[in-house]
Amino acid sequence: MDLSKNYIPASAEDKWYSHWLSKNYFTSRPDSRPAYTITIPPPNVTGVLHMGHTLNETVQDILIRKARMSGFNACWAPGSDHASIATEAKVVGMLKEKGIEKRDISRQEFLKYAFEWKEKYGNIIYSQIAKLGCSVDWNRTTFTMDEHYYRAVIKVFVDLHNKGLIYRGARMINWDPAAKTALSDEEVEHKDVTGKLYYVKYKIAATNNDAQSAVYNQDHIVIATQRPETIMGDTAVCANPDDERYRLLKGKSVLIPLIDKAVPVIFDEYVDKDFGTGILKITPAHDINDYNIGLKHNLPVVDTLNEDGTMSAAAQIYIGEDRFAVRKKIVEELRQKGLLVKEEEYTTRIGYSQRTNVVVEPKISTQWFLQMKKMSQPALGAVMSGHVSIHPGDKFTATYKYWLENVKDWCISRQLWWGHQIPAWYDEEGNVYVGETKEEAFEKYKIQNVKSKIENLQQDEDVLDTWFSAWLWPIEIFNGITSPGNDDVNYYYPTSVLVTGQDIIFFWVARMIMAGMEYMHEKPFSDVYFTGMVRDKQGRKMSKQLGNSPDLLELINQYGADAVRFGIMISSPAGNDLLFDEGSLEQGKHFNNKLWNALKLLKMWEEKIKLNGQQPIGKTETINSDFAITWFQNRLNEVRIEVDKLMKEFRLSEALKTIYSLIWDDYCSWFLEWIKPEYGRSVDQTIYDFAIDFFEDTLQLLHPYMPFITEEIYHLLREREDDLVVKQFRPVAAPVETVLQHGNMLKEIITAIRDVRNKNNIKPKDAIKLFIETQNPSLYRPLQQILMKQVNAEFIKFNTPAGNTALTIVVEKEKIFIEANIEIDVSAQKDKLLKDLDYLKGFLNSVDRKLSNDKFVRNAKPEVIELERKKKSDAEEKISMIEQSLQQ
RNA sequence: GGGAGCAUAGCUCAGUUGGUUUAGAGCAUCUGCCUUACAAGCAGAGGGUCCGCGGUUCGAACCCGUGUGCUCCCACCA
Repeated sequence: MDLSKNYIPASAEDKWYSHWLSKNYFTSRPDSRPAYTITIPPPNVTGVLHMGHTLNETVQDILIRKARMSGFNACWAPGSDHASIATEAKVVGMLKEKGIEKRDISRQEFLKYAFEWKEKYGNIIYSQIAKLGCSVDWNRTTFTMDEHYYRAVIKVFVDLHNKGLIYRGARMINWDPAAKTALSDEEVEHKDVTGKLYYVKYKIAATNNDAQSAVYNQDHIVIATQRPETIMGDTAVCANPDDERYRLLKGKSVLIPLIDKAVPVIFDEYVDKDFGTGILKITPAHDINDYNIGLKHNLPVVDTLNEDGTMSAAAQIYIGEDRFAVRKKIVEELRQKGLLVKEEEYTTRIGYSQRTNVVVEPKISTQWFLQMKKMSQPALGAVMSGHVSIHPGDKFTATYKYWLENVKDWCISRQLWWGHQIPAWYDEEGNVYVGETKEEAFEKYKIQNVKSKIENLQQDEDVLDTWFSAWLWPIEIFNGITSPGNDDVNYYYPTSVLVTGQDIIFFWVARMIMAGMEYMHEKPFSDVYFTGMVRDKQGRKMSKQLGNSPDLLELINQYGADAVRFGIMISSPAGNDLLFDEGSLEQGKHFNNKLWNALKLLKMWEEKIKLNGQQPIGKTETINSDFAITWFQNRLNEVRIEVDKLMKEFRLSEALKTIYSLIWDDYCSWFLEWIKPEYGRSVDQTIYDFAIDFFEDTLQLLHPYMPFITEEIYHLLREREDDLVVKQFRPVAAPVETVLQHGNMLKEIITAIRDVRNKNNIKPKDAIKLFIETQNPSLYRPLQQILMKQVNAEFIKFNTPAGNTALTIVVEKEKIFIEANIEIDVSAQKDKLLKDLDYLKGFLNSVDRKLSNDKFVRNAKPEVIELERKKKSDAEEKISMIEQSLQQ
C-alpha cells in the first residue's frame, strides 16, 4: 500500500461523510435501545456558521457520537430558525437593491420573495454543518416555519389565549425604529454611554402676576435632561413635595421652551431632591418612569416620535427630522435663545436593539403579551430541584433563578411579515376573536353577530416573536404539539442534553423549560451545557467590524475538519470563554500527522512480515514485548475509565487532552518504541496484531472528536466491512496498579539515563554500560531488553560494582551506574546530585516538622500519619544513597 | 445600585470533601539531534511570592474575613 507522506484531509472527509450517510448511520428510529437525543439550537436561516456555532456543533457531535458508540440510539435533529427580524431585514435590503420598497408590495408578494430567498440561502448553513462532520439525522431537518411547525405555534397561541395567559393591551414597550417593530425586554442590550446632561430653563407661566417674585425672584426654573428633543412631549414638570425650593410653585404652570406650551407643576415622592436640579420634566410617551407618574397624575400622553424615529406632527417643530439630528438642533436653538444654562458630561446606560443596533425608544403601544408569572413557577422548580441540571451549574443557576423570579410579561407581537401571523381577527368595531383558523374565529364572532359574514373579519397584521416559536423546538421537532403522544415524541422526549451559548439562557433555555412543563408536563432536556463565547487571541469579541472572525470553510480547507474540531476543543473549558488561536488548529494538524505516521510505521512492519514471513524470536524478546503489551493494555483501560468519567461531567477538553497524551506519548513514544524490532528484522505477528488492536482502540476513543481521520485509518489498518462510527465500545476492565507502576518506573529510569546522556554529550550511537544496584533484580527481567534498547546500553549488570569513572543516578530506590566509552564530566553530575540532595533534605525537614509536632500526631488520621512516616523513611533512604554515591 | 464568577509558569488551563503538593499539563521558550514512521519530528531541560493582607487549623493553592484587579448578568434616577 502506498501511503502519502502526510495525511490529506479533504478526500477522506468527503468520502467518509457520504459513506456514513449512505449507510444511514445517522438516521434514528425508535427501538428497544435507550435514546440519546439532542436537538440542535437552530441557527438563523440567513446565516453562515461562525466560530461560536463551530464550537457548539462540535460539542454536540462529540456527545452524540460517543452515545452512538455506547449502546444508545443516538438522535441528533437538525434545523434552522426563520429569525423574523434578521431575515426580514435581509429580504428588505435585497428588495431595495432591486428597486422594490416593502411598502409598495403586498404581504403575499413579500412572503413569496422571502421564501425564494430562504430557498436560495437557507441551505448554506446545512452544508457547513456537514463539512464539519456533524452526525445529524438529515431526515429530521426542521424549519420553524414548516407547515406542521407553523400550526404548532398557532395552536399554542390559541391555547394560551384560551387559558387567559395571552392578552392584548397598550403598554410601554421597547420600540426599534430601524426594524419598526416592538421588541421584548430581552432583545434590548444596555450599553454604558457617555452622554450629556442639559440644563434647560422653563419659564414660569405668569398666571396670577405673583409667580415671578415668589420663586427667588426668578422667572424660570432649571430642569436637567438627557433628551432635549423630547421636551415637546412634556405634559408636566415634577418636584418632590418636601422640596422647599419648589413649594411655592404649587398650582402653577411652566412653559415648555421653544413651543411655549404651558404644563402644570406636579409633586411626587418619586423625585430625588438631590439629583440634578431636583425637578423633573415628565414625558409620559417616552420614558417608563414618566409614564407611570403620568398614569398616577392623569397626565395626557403626547407622542412626539414617528415609527422610524423622526419627529411626529405632535412635536410641532422639526417634524420629519431624525431624533438625534433634532437633539443637536434643539440644543443649538436653546443656546441661542439663552435657555441652555449648562451642559454636563454624564454616563448612563442606553438600550440598543440586539438586532439592528439602534437606540431603542420606549413607546406606548398596543401589543400582544404573554403573562409569565404562572408559567415561570414549574420552570423554576425543574432547575432548582436538579431535575434539569445546568453545567457549569454554580455560575448560571442563580442567574436563571433571579430572572424567573422577576420575570415580566413577554411582548410577543412584532410588526413584521416574516413569521407566524397572529391568529386573531378583528370585526369592524375592533373587537378581537382568537382562533386557529378564520373559521374558528368566525364561530366566536357569530355568537354575538348572527347575521355577519366571514369577510367582515380582518386578521391581525403582526407576527409572533421568533422565540415564541423557538421555545417549542424540542417538542415540535418530534411533532409533539401537532400530534401529541406520537411514537417519536414518546421515545425521544425529554431529550438528553441541550448545548448552547450562555447568552440565550433567558431568550430560549428558560422558555423551552416553560413550554416543556406546560405542554409535556416534563422537562425538555436533562442537562444544559453552556459553552462560552469564542473570542480572539486578545480576548476581543469576534465581529465583522474587527475582521477577527475567521471563515469556517477556509479553516477547514487549510487544516482539515478534524484539526478544526481538535483546535477548538483542546482549550475550551465548560462555560468559560474560548480564546480562539489558530495555533491550536496547527496543533490539531500535527496530531493528524502523528496518527498518520504511526499508521505508516505499522504498514511498514506489515510489509516486512509479508516479505520475510514469520521469524522466530528469542525468549527474552517475547517476555519484554509481553510486558509492553500488558502495560499498554492496562494504561488503555486506565485512560478509558478516566475519559468516560470526564465526558460524563462534560469536561470534554480534558478528555481530549487525556486521549491526545495516550496516543502521542503512551502509544507512539513508548509502546511502539518498546516493541520496535531491531533494524532489518520484522516484528512478530502476534505482537503486530496487538499493536493494531491497540491502535484501533485508541482511534475509537478519539473518534467522537476527530471522526474523519480515525475512520480513514481504521479502514487502512485492516480490510474490513464494519465502520468505526458505529463500533460499540467493549466493556472496560480495571487496570492493574502494579503493572502501571512498573511501567512508570521503567519510563522514569529511561528518562533519567537519557538526561545523563544528553548532558554529557554521549552520542546516540555510543553505547553505554549499566550497573544497577537493586533489591529486586527479578523486577527487571520483563523490561531489561526494553531498557537497553531505549537508552542504547550494551549490557546491564545487577548488583555488580561499576568502575570508578561511572556516573550515578538515583531513581526511586534504584541506584544506577552508567559507564561510557568516552570521557564524561563527573562534576556536572555531582551538581545535579547535590541539587537533588538539597531538595530532599528540605522535604525531609518539612515531614520531620510534622511528625515531631505533638498535635499532628494526636489529631491527624492514622493513614495520614502512616503516609508521612513512609515519606520520611523513603526520603532518608534516598538521601543516604545519594550521599554514598557522592563520596565515591 | 443589586447579583454572580474569576485571579495558579510567558499564554491557556488542571489541581477532585484541607494531608505523597517545597504545585501539574498543553502550547510557547532553551539545549542537543536530518537516529530508516514522523524536523508538522525525536531526546532532554529551564520556568511559579498559587493576586495582597489577616484569620481558622497540627497542617491552607484549597476553608473564613478583608483589600485589589478583571469578566459577566440584572436594574426605570432625570
